[in-house]
Amino acid sequence: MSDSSSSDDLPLSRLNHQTVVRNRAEDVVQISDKGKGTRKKMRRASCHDSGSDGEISAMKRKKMKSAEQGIAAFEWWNSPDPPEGKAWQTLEHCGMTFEPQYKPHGIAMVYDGVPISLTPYQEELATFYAAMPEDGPQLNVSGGQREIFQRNFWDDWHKVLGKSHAIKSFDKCDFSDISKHLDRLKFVKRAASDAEKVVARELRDDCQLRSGYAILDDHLEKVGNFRMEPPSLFRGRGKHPKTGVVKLRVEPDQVSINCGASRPPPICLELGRSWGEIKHDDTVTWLSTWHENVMQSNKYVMLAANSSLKGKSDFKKFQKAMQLKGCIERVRHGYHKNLKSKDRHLKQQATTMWLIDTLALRVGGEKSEEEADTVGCCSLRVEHFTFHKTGKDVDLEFLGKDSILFKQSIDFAGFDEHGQQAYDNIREMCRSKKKNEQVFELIEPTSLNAHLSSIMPGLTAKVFRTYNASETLQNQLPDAEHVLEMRSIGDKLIAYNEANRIVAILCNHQRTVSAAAATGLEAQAEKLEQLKDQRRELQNMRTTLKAGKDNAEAHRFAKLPDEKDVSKRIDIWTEKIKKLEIDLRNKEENKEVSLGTSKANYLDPRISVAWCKRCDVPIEKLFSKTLKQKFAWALTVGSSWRFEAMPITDS
DNA sequence: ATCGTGACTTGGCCCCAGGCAA
DNA sequence: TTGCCTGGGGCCAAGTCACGAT
Repeated sequence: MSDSSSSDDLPLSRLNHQTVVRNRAEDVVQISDKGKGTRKKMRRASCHDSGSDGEISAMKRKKMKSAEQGIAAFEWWNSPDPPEGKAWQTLEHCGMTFEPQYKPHGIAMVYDGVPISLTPYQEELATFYAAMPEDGPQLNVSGGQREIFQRNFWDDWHKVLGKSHAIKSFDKCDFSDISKHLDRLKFVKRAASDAEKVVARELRDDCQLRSGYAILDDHLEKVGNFRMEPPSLFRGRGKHPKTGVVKLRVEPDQVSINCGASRPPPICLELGRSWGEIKHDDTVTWLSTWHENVMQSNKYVMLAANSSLKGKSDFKKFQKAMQLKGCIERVRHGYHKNLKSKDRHLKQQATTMWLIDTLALRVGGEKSEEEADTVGCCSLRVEHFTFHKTGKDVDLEFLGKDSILFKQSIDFAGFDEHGQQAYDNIREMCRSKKKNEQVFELIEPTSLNAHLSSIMPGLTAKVFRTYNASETLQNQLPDAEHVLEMRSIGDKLIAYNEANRIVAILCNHQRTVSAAAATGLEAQAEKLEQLKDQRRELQNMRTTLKAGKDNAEAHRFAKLPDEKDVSKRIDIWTEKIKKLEIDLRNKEENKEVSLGTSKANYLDPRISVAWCKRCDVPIEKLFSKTLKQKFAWALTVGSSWRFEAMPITDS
């Protein structure tokens, strides 16, 4: 077997990657040995060698590195796909890892002024509550979610305490001793010595090496979330009816494993425990699944974003968006015509399509009483629109996905005739309806998507978001001839981010301004003022010097500066001010906009790669390490690649 | 045909490492 | 060296959409 340590300079891509990757898999992940006895021995070894022996830790790091290289070397986009309808042919992995059971800290909570000791489970739940920050999104007093959170927590905790327990009312509970204890733990963790940090990292690496990789169709893949979610209080977003409910601990026997029938299933590493079920379903991509008690939903362990499975589906997504580009005129012409239809259904359908295409709205499926009241296009209600007496200004305001506020004043007069027609339609559809009634009561996501896929196979509402985001980026990015004139990479990045920001605004991707960010911004603004003051002073000095009245400043310098020195200094300051101003403006414009979401999900990476090549910008400036891995399939496109119309190939 | 839900993508928040100015 | 700030990445909630059960 070729020594993997010498692989750094091997042209891996020219080797038979199957062999290379296979060797690596066995070497690194230790899950491929057919003999069970050997497997056990190797596992045991890997559990025990986590000491701080430098050689061993260096070896582990090398193993991990070669695993990553093995993964990177596999060009799935140049390899055959599994048979139609199958996600894989062989699949082998290590299941999930679990946190240790709860260890009581014994800190009493105070009830009505009296310390009360709790059973371990009662204490565990109390500790979940004590860990919630008072000013965080769950408990802060502004949003109206605090009461829901507390009531839900109390309902669950109360049951665990039992009827006859001394604690009878949530209002008299004081968790602050436990909170302080948790703060102390955090402090200790933060203050850990380098040696302690190394040990912690070792443990993480062990875990990653032991359980973080899978072998799919004979190549190595990274697993996404192989750690079981720990129990906690459900942190629903916004005024979620279930926020604060106890999310229960999940044990191995509640987990189903999916793996290839021809390979050994994972061994449950929890002492004396075993998996609930072993399945062999090659039509799905999940490795493990379990049921979550709060929302009653299924959760899955899947491969990481850089895996072949995710990559293929990502690639398909953008090909689909390019197909939409190929027929977007036909699509638009279709709904433009129907905006004036006499058929109410067609008219509503056309109007929702206009909104989805123009404002990049999500489709907006129906939601149950058990979920937060958020909406998308189809579920918009009359109360979300405000019409003004004059003109065609409309305020559209609603809570969308994640209870993020969508708030825009839309001047329909600025749109073409079709936009004006959409305005008339919305206005008319709102008339004679109550505030809380749906504007497009005849349109549901299923029917809308059925209509869309009759226009183009595979077309759904969300393809518009992908298409419009990618198309917008391509159109907004400045031309290479312009960019190449820029002096610094920094300027080029600003240009890219500006285009990125326009997309993020289109998709309403927001982020909250943290307190730290706000004060940082303020400090920077202050600094700018200071620099300007200093420049003013320098300018005054120059005026004084010009006039020959040098005595006034003489005492401040060992050697009196001449006019030239001062002028030079002013230039330096001007440069500093300019730089800071640009930086500040950028930060200001960006502070509430999240660029990451569109970059990771909506923007065809090939647009960015080609732009980088045209503009002489290293791709690392735009894509972080993981993003680069996720988009490995896109990195080889040439500088002239364009997000172009694609012929429709069906399927 | 309708409904429910399984499976997969999208999305904001939080924490921490690491870079940088002071 | 230290404190501060930022970006990356992990985490898990919340969407979308297809498909299977009835």
